[in-house]
Amino acid sequence: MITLKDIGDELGLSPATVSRALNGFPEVSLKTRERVQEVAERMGYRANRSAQRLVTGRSGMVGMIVKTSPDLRADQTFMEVLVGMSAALAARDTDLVLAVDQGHDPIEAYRRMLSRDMLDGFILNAPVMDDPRVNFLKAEGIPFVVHGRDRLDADYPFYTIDNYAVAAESVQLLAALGHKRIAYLNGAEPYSHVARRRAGYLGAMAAAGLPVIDGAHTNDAPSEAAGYRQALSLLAGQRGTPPTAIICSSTLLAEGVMRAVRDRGLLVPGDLSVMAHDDDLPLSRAISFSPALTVTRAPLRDACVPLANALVDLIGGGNPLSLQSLNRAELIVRDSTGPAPANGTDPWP
Amino acid sequence: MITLKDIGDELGLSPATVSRALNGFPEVSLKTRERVQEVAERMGYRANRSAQRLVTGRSGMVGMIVKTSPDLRADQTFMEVLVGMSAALAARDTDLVLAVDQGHDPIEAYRRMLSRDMLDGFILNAPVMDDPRVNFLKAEGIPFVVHGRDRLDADYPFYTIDNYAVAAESVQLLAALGHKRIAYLNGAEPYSHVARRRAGYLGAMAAAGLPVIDGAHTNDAPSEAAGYRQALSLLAGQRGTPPTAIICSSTLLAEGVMRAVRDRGLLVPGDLSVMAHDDDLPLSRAISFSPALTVTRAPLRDACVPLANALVDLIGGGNPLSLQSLNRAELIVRDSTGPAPANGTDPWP
DNA sequence: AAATATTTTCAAAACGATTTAATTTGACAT
DNA sequence: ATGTCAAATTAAATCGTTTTGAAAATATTT
Repeated sequence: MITLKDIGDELGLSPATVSRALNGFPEVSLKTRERVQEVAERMGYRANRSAQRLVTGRSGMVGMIVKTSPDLRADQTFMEVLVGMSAALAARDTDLVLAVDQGHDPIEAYRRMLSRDMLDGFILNAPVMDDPRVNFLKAEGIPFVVHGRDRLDADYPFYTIDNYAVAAESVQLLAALGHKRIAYLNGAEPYSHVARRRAGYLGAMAAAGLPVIDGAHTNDAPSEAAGYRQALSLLAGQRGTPPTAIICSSTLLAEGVMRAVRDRGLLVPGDLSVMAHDDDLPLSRAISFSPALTVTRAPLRDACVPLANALVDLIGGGNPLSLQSLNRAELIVRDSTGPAPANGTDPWP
Repeated sequence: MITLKDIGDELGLSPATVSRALNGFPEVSLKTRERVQEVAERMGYRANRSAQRLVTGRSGMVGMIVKTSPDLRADQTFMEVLVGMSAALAARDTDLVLAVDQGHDPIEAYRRMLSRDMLDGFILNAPVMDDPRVNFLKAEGIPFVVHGRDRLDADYPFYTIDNYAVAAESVQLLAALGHKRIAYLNGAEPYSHVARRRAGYLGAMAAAGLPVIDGAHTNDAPSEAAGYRQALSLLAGQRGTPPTAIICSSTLLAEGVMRAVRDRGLLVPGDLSVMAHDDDLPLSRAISFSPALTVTRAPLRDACVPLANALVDLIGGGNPLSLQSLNRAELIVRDSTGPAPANGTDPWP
């Protein structure tokens, strides 16, 4: 292992100067800096992280906690974010340590992880409204960033898409096509993005002068089976006149909807328009639906680099408010949406 | 932060003695040890990992690298192992650092991770035959354990199930029920467990005196779609007389097989026996198939604790050969297997 | 050329744990 | 009492980096 002293000996310099030269301190002369950098490069110097951490009091590690619920969603979306974050953090010389929350108390895992390791910060994902983890970490003064947003007036760094707009724009597109009975298959209740989409759906329906009946908005863990079940029930008229358009909160739900449509011998978009929000996960590709799925698209992995940078900057003393990022999903019109059928021009009673 | 010195001051002892007392060295008196432990507990002492690491030269971290292939399998099985390993390693005071391999060269990610961090070891998963990562880490003298086994005469610590037996026992069960035409839907080619299962299938078929035709053994990434496609082709007789039994390398494939069976209006197990190997992942539950699926079962997560312990022990100087674990999957006969139908008593020509 | 700023460099302390070598304490035999 | 041996404890060095306060080298002003 090459140390600062080794480099210093080679050049007749003290470790202190070498350290400053490599860390870009201003008080070292350009000539010396270049010599030091050249030798460090040549000798293959790598700073000993443990020594750095000991003296700076930072661990260079941030934590992320998996909630091992039976909820399928975690597996797919969490993995995507986890992998992306890991790569993005590595680029900022930060390690991602993974822990598992197998309990009921969401705070417990954070407590344990903080006392066991010395972590510089956390990445939170899938926040619920007024998330207790946010409250805890704020109270403790631990840096954290959130993938999503647990309250509208968040004062912490986050990366999220405008979920109100995600739902509202979908409704607007369909309304412009003449649809009056539009159903919304949403995600599971507790998550904050689900509530935002619900608000967006209801808001846009109201703005378009369209009533909404009970059962036109549903909450389920995103699975093919749930999409199938809900669509079948809707299309069978079990909740009033069937809708002429169904918006899905995820492409997984849309897969189920498509199967229900086939089972009932209907045509998309002739009899029913279908659209979805697309996280662009590798498993379920909107473009390979037949017909290709109209979506609001916002790849989950887009969040990783901004979030990683925000967290490292925050730990370095950055201003939380300047590290917030609210993004719009892209509306991609494909072949699963079309004009409302003749029988679809009446709104729900 | 509470340090050794704080505890020493409280008791009128030197940090050295406190360190020894807490680390269970024999030369400290019982009375002192108890006093120290009591005070450490009371003050909530936690050793500073950075300081420990600096002086011991160990980082207390091990690495695991995700290969981000378009292969779906990674997402599901990797996540399961990752989460389990993380918990099991935490119990041994070791952190799991995640990295991503987005390149073509499997070694590159390990090189980068080694030079960037100081890692004490690695966990390898999903080995291919004569895996280059194994060769690399062996040559470098870096401790590692493998989930799986890339060669039969492995001299490193591993945890694997007997994949030859997994396939062979399935064949034996079906052969005992009178089946003569048994197909095997295997996983994707490069993985070593796939090769072992292939050998087990062919070996057991030969031992039972049953011929195997081209197309009765297939290789696919485990997905519902692949199972459907292969089963449909087999049952349509496109590869000779249809089999009376199909063994699947995963429950995902079995889901596809079941769909193909339904589409063709066949009955399980009346017309066709179906069985699978069950990793016991949360997504696809063999028991909720209808009929409930006969399987060889070996929960993936069972590997985590043994692997974590093996790696920590290996790093601590343990003998690799004594840290190997070869396990048998459990054969669980449910309702998807039955006697061969009348037309199934003839083997393939 | 002397006095004063300004750069640039260095020696030493710090971080908190482990470990080596040395010292104290206590028990026991002489 | 004295000496011997073992047991228990400690002082000090160590790991490799950062950082403080001081010193040396160089540049600028008088």
